Amino acid sequence: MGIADDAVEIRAHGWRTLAALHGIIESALEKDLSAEVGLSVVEYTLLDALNRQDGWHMRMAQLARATALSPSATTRLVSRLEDRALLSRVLCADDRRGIYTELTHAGQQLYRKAKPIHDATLERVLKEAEQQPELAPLARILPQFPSA
Amino acid sequence: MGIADDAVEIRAHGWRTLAALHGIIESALEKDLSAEVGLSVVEYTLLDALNRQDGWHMRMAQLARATALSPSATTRLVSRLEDRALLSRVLCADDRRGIYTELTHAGQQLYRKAKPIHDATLERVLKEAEQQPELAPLARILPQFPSA
DNA sequence: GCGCATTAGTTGCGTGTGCAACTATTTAAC
DNA sequence: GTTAAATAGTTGCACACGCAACTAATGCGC
Repeated sequence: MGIADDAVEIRAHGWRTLAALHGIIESALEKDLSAEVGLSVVEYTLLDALNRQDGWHMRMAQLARATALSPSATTRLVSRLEDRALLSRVLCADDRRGIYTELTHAGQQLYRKAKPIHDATLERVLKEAEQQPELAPLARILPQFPSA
Repeated sequence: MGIADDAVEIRAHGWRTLAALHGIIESALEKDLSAEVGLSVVEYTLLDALNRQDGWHMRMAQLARATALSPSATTRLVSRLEDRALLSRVLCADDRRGIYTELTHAGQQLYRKAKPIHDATLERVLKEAEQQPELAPLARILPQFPSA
């Protein structure tokens, strides 16, 4: 097996590690967030994205990108959260095709309640992953990225 | 904002990067694999796991772990592949609750056809990700894990 | 201005998913 | 041995997802 073949296998192995760690983190977050505040991971991700904009609004396409969801899934996700009065759709004047979304007060409150749970679970799961040889290399490196 | 708070934010940022890269890779693999060989990503992952056992069989729970799927989803995934005659269920004698699965000849053939596509797409997507500042740190590190 | 391609977002539809409840088998208790 | 607890896998069900087709608004060519 030559060097090029090795590279292929190492990439594949890295991808399996990435997928495994992703699955573990996501299901742990899903479990805790839904139990404590009734939010799924994508729902939290969307609230988090809106909140990091700090009062500013985002368009559907930006939300789709932030959540790694299709346009149709984003529409329904926003609709669900709007039905729960956590955010509101706002037509934007300059481009009447576009739709802005912004957090309501209730949405901000729920986000502030959810964030500590999210962060604690993430910390716990990463610590656990560091103990597993298969996941450790990735889990250890994750908190060392440029804070941007 | 203190050091502990920074750590929380850096972890969260790392998780967002991980999730973003995961989404990009998965959707690219999904697109190419389904177009070229009619396999979804989880289907390929399962065939790959079975193949890496090199002729040996795996139990449902092991497959569930390898694919990061629930027991019920694993049951249906295996059923789909069995219906397509890519693998076969084998009752195991010593524990009659357990079920082994093993690749059929057609399954091995399809896997060998799918693997180059999978590997090429993975290489391409990782190269693209290295160009994006948000993803680059993770994309560059991924192929540097212990080959194990 | 007028028509055509493009973009933003939404809906119909089929499908894969997790949870909870279930059956079947094994293991432990005594 | 008989009964209870635990484990392996499967099914009913509700729901979130992506794709393709759609509507509405914008921008571009001329």
